[in-house]
Amino acid sequence: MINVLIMRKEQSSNAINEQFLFEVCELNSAISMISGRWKSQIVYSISQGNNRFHLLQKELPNISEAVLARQLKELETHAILVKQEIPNTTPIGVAYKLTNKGADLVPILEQLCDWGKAYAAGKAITSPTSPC
Amino acid sequence: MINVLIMRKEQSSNAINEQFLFEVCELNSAISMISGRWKSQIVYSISQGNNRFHLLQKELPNISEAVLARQLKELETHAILVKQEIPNTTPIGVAYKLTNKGADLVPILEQLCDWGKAYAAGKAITSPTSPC
DNA sequence: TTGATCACTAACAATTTTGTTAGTTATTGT
DNA sequence: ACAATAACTAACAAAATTGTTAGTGATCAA
Repeated sequence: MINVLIMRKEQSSNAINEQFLFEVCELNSAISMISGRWKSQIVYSISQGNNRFHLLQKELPNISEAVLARQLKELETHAILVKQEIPNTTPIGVAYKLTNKGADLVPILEQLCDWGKAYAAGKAITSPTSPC
Repeated sequence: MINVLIMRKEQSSNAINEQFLFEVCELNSAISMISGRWKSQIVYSISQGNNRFHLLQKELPNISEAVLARQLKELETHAILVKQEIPNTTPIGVAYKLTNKGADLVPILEQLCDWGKAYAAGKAITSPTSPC
């Protein structure tokens, strides 16, 4: 009886529809990997050399540590980045490194950025040249 | 007093952070435009000629009418598509058409699709060739 | 006249995502 | 002895997204 209830939750319409879309096309799983709050900005920041937890916090001053850790873990789960402990550091340092998968994503994000800029409603705060 | 409460809701941390990211880089607004459930699949389907409400329903059998209508309206709000009434049809037919902005998005979605396929964990259900 | 199609909308409920708070471990600097 | 830094985790609350239900109006076909 309890299992029935649990299965309900694991098989909510929401989850079923997500799965359906994943099976329709990899496009949908690709988008779900990058669409969390902060996620693409984290990937882009790491690609620019901000590969430490505290460097990312500096880049994204409004993010809380718990949220940053969670987003990083999800990116790791999707094999977009890996964690590497930096030896001989106290406290132990951790460097985040994009995988090949993550690195291949960056130029696509740059294109999305350009697309966004090309059709931005109003004032672009950043410069009109390509990189974010 | 009531306004104070409303302002609270309009300025939730969530909304503030979203706005912050929009100002950091257009990448973030671009991703927010395409990251709703069904959205990129709808854009892709329209680009393939499924430009009517009922054709999209056929393509996406699990979507409810209310949800489809909502996603279409959001895509319209972001100027990715426009609605066109088809004259001399009963009941009145509506065609969805990608704007230039929407059409420019399609090749980027195809690249995301390819990226997803290239690094898919396991079995690809669709063929390995490019279009979804 | 009953049912079907087309293209929706509004109100509400379920689910998921995001943010907050309060911890942890280990070390260095004052 | 005390605060600071680095890099987290768990539990919970707030907010946003997604899904459900029940409607709308106009027209045609049986």
